[in-house]
Amino acid sequence: MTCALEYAPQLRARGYRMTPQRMAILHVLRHAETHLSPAEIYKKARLEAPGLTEPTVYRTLEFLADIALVRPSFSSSGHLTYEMAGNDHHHIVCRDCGGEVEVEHTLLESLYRLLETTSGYRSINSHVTFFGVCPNCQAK
Amino acid sequence: MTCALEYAPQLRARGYRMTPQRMAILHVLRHAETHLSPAEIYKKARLEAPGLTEPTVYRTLEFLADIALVRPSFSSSGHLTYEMAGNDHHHIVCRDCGGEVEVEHTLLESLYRLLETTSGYRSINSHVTFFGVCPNCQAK
DNA sequence: TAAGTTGTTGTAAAAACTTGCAATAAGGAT
DNA sequence: ATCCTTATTGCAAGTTTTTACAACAACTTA
Repeated sequence: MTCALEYAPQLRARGYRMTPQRMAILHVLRHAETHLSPAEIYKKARLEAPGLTEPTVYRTLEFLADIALVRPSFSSSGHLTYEMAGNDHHHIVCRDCGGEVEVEHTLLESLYRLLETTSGYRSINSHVTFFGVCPNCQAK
Repeated sequence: MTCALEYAPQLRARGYRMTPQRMAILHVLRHAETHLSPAEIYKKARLEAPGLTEPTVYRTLEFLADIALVRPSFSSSGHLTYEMAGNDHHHIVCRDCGGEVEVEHTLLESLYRLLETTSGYRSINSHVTFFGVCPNCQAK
């Protein structure tokens, strides 16, 4: 749980505060294999920070996403899930079975630059979830 | 409203049915300038199909998306919105003001082929919403 | 044109998510 | 150490989205 302490300076430098609730949520995400739904995060983080409430989880996740410490991504059902930022990658989710693979960000890099050029928008760096049919389900 | 009747054969051919509720929802989407939230669709479609309920709107939209008649996309707040399929394009949404522009699908075409090659997934053709900062908000 | 099959809908209730606001507590200043 | 400011939380209530299931009605067949 102390591992989350290393984020405290980052928060303070930007005028925010480190709290037990944020520690717990960061800790859960740090040790998650994959992205988690708010409900899953709530369930786990509550063990580390008793008294934690659901609204706080939702607000904290949105906050952490705003300051780019965590990254939101969409599940195949359209719901938001979260994972730690860094190790930038994207997902391809199977429309049939829901299985997913990661896509290296480098594959999208040139597209992002192209989009910036053609649209005038800057800092395009969002996580993207693509949908397709995986090799297994193609066989059926 | 009769314009929605042209979808009836498509539905029947696949074992589904055309209903007043589906007519109303398709009609609303056909005449929408942009993508709409389930709540907006409910509000408008209810005028054409009295008795229409919210669960039906949600189910119908999911159904229409499944059979690729309409296309889901994510608003900047992470909520699902819907629009008629066809005229394939993607969106870039401004993280600050929420303003958005369309991106032609042709810009993504080669990326999609590349993803299919590297991942083994097929039929990757999902709508994608990118997030960035628009020219206006860059000025601030 | 009537009857049967089964895809669809409405109802009711639950689950997921959001909002406003007063109370709390993190971290800078004294 | 203690006080102050204000970011952050919990509470309570609201809104949105989902689910289960019985009733219904669209289409097929005869």
